[in-house]
Amino acid sequence: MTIEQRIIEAVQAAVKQLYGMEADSKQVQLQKTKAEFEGHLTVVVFPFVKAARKGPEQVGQEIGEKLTELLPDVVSKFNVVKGFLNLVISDAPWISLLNQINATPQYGFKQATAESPLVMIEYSSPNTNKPLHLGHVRNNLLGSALARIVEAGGNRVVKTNIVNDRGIHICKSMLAWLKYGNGETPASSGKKGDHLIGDYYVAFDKHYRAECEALAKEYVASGMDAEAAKEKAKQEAPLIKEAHEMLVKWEQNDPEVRALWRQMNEWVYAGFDETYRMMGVSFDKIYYESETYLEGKQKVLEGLEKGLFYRREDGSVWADLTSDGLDEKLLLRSDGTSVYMTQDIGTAKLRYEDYPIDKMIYVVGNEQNYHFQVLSILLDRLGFKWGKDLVHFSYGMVELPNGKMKSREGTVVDADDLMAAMIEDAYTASADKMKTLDMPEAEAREVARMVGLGALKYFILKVDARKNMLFNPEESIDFNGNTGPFIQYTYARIQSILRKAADQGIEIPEALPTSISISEKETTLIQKLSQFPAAVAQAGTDYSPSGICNYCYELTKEFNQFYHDFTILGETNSDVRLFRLSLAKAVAKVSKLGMGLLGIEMPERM
RNA sequence: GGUCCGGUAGCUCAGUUGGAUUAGAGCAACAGCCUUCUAAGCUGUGGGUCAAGGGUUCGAAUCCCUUCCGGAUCACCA
Repeated sequence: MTIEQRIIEAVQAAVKQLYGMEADSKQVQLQKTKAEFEGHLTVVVFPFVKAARKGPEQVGQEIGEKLTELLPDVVSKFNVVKGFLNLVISDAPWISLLNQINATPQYGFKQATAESPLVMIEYSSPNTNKPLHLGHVRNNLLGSALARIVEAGGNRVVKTNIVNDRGIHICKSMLAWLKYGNGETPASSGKKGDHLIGDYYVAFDKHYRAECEALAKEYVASGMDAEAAKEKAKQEAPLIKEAHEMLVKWEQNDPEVRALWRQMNEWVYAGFDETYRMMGVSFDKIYYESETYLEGKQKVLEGLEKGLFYRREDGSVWADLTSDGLDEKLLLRSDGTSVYMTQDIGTAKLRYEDYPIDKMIYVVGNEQNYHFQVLSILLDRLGFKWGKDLVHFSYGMVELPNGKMKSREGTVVDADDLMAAMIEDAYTASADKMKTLDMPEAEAREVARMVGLGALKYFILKVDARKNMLFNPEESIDFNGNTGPFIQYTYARIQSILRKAADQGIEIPEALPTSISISEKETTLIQKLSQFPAAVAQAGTDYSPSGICNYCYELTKEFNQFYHDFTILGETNSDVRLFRLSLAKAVAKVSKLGMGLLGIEMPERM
């Protein structure tokens, strides 16, 4: 039982004895004491004032006295300021807490059992016509961090990816490749497959736009209104018509089109795999829309039979959501083909057949909030038990200083380029340092990789996911202040101390004796460490990787202040030295666990 | 227009289920600290009407209402 729990129970007992009040654990508000006041933990007494029919000061005094009586080994002193009862905790409980932290391998994590809820997390979900960009990076990092956090909360987790491998956009790339490609392959060009295909997607758009302009001019010359001419040109351009024809052929299983499609997708997947590996992202199960897009239709027709949906005169199928305060939503086109929503229903069906899911989390951008609101209602109506409370983990866009990223305008930040640039920056920034550490080149490269990616990951994850965030590529990401490298660096310094201690033959015992007397700053640090499980649990229920970032930063900052004021190896009292080593070890351990949840690796030296 | 989400320091962002006379970090600016376990660090200074107004109460950046600003969405696109 933690110190907090013991105090909460004691407060409950105290108010019962003193005022006959049955306080539930939520009424006992226990918080960290502000720095200006003496004490570690503070009980807010206002909730008990009414039952006591006394002033807050007196109530605080009475509860405080009772607590020293009930928990003599924990509460050594107390003081009351206004309605706040500040408790001073004695040293021994802190030390045994530290022992416990060091003795627990995955401190703060809950272990899943066969009965734990099965949570499926969908993220990444790329299109196969272009390489991943910064927006995808945010998606992937959030999704994989979330998966680890939810897992640490004691759930079973399945990470899944739905690849959008069909549709008009892929046909555009294919067509451009046929027309302008001269048989170029990743091997012959030396380009990554996804970049190669992306280039042809851009080429298509370039030629298509040229056609549109020329056509529009013709229409205008023949007396058409400028706007109307533009619209008509967009549809009549030969290239787009060809692309549509290709899509039809694809759907008809035309062997040539399918072969080309498979070939190009393979190239793209090889490229994606490389990007995923660099990002440290992986999946347990990948679904392809080409395999799932027909599935939803059946489910929709089933719903139609049950009277959940209705058919219009033209043959299209709709869901009426007006009773839920929403609009009517198209589910099947008049020609019987699926729309996006239908596909998501189909994917849901397949997933449910593959796994007994208890909860589904979709990591998808906030531009699709409405879509998921609708999907949730539809899945619920169709009888999926997790439909109603599916989670759309909705995240904001990444904006650039001059506005949004637009692939057409060439204002995208490419994921591969970005990661490479971060690693390169980290390398140049640390070159001098590595020399003084006598680090071999291979290790320096490895450290630069961890630090560069750590900076990027932390930078993206520390922002509240649902907010839009600004990314300035020119200023790039710095390595000072509230950053990943700051936390990595502190970790590396602690490792260095631990190595030196080992060199000096100092052995840190498994458990320290609880008789050591420790200082205020040290208890603060232990207190911070003890909040890690709560931070993990909170991040799990709030779906908030940024909460972990904040925790890791605060812990690291507090350690740095401690590190500045106290010597560890230089301490002459050997008991105190062991205690501080043990404390540093725990800080390193917890920050590594926390950063691990974010997918950030910790170098042993840097 | 309907719905949803944001608005906190010059900039990027924190701020736990409402809590403490003084709302926090980092960056940028300025001033210090490497003879001391790694200076990617530490200390200090300046910088705020928490968009605006009203309400709820012992107590509001936090909850409720109104207004203003920004974004997303409301397709037989995905």
